[in-house]
Amino acid sequence: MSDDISGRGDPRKTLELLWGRAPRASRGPKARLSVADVVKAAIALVDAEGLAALTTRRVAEDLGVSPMSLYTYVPGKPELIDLMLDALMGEIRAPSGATWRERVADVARQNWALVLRHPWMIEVVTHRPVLGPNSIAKYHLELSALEGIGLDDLEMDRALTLVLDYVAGAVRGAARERTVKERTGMTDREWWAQVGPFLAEVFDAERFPIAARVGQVAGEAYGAHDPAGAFAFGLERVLDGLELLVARKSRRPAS
Amino acid sequence: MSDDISGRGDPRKTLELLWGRAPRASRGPKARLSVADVVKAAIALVDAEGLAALTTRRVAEDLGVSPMSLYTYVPGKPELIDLMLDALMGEIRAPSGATWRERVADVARQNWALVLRHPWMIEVVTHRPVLGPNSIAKYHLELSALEGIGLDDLEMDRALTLVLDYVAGAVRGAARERTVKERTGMTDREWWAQVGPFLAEVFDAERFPIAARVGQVAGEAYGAHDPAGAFAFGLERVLDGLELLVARKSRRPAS
DNA sequence: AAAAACTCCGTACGTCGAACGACGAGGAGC
DNA sequence: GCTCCTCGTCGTTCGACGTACGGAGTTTTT
Repeated sequence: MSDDISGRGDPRKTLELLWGRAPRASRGPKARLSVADVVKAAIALVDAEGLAALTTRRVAEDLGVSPMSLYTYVPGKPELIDLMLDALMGEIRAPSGATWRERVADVARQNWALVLRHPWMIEVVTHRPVLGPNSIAKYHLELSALEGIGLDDLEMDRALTLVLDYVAGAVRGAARERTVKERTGMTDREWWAQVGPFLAEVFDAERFPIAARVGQVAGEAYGAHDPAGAFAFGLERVLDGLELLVARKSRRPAS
Repeated sequence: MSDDISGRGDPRKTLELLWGRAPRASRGPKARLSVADVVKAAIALVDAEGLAALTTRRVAEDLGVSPMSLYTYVPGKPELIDLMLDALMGEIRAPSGATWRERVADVARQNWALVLRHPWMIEVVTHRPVLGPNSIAKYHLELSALEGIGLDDLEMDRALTLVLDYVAGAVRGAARERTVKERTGMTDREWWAQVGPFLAEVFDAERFPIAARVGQVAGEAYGAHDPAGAFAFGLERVLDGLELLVARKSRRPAS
């Protein structure tokens, strides 16, 4: 439990796997599978049934081999998760848009959509950055959205970090909603129906007037939660903040 | 594995525990412990040794009782985690500052510090909001930072969500760094020393010129990573973005 | 004094990641 | 073309986990 952890294995070994530089087998029987096969099966499994379903036994079963055979291809579960993550990074495309603002918004929305396609991605506790080929390509593509608009290299990195951090935070709610609905079969509405009466009984509106007022309005406006709306709102603010920085830089290029 | 999940038990039962409304025992032997004792021990354990160390057996051992005794106080691990989270929410204080901007910055920094004090908080996959007394008090306090500055209730909620989402995303890196250092004993520098040479060998700077340039500059500027600096940068941009919204609202109060 | 309700806990089950070592297939050296 | 060594494959096993079950002991109610 609590060990869906990436970046745990021998860093060197993980990197070799990520870049396909593992020393090849010369002798011995032909391998029935490839590392890519294992990664692909694992991603399919987790997309369909969630991170909790990712077990050595289950992946092996899906591939038609015995559990221990997997250890031939991948040193362990942590390394497998790293490989899965890097594989998914390959889904990010070059940001499109005429202005940098549109391109950065595209970066944000692509990352948002990526996580929604694979909600388990945010559940993984990454201990170290996954330095695989796809991750690096992604970094490159995303930085290109900020190239040539007057920011220096450090600012570009930090601006991108800001956007990605915000997306990561915001998408949690949306991914959670999706996962919960699929996994527990209880919709937000049903949950509130269970919880609401008790909360009303116990909640002291006079102690927390602002929470009571705002919570009520927010709850009524969008049935309990509207992660997509919140993201659209937040992204505009983040972009506004960046725009101010860019404007300031172009006014006084020296500072 | 992958089951550090909050909000999993019977919602009703969890809420009763959170609000201390469980039907009290009248007959039978006196309880040796209280729910609060269990929660406290669990938090101490996890703060010291990480979320992976949170096992029924271990908490029971720390408390000097048998594993199964814990089930007298808490229905199961998911409920325990919810209780732990709500307890920590009590560490948030009323935001201080003369202007709303200072107050919101304080909210952000308090949340940042809270997670750094308990890095495992972000590893927990929350499936539903924890509607405990401390969480609601926290919501109230944080909203108060945005009260009376011209935002309507929906905007207040979304502005707060933006700030908290950003903090949640940004603090990941910092919490990760701390956890990794304590747990694996390998510093970022040592890790890069292991990884760097291989990466240099495999990385194609001509395919990814921007990543190469910016990554190099960013890496040199702060040894590999500077989450605190990135957070300070990002928070200013977020606040700038909010300030623009507030200014727009006060100029045209109707819109 | 008896009954009821509660705390506590020994035992047990199923599941997980992973270690170990036996097996057998097939390329390398002759 | 034969032999040997290398390396995939997998059956078995271990220890740890969450927690279900049911009994023993303790306190309050009747």
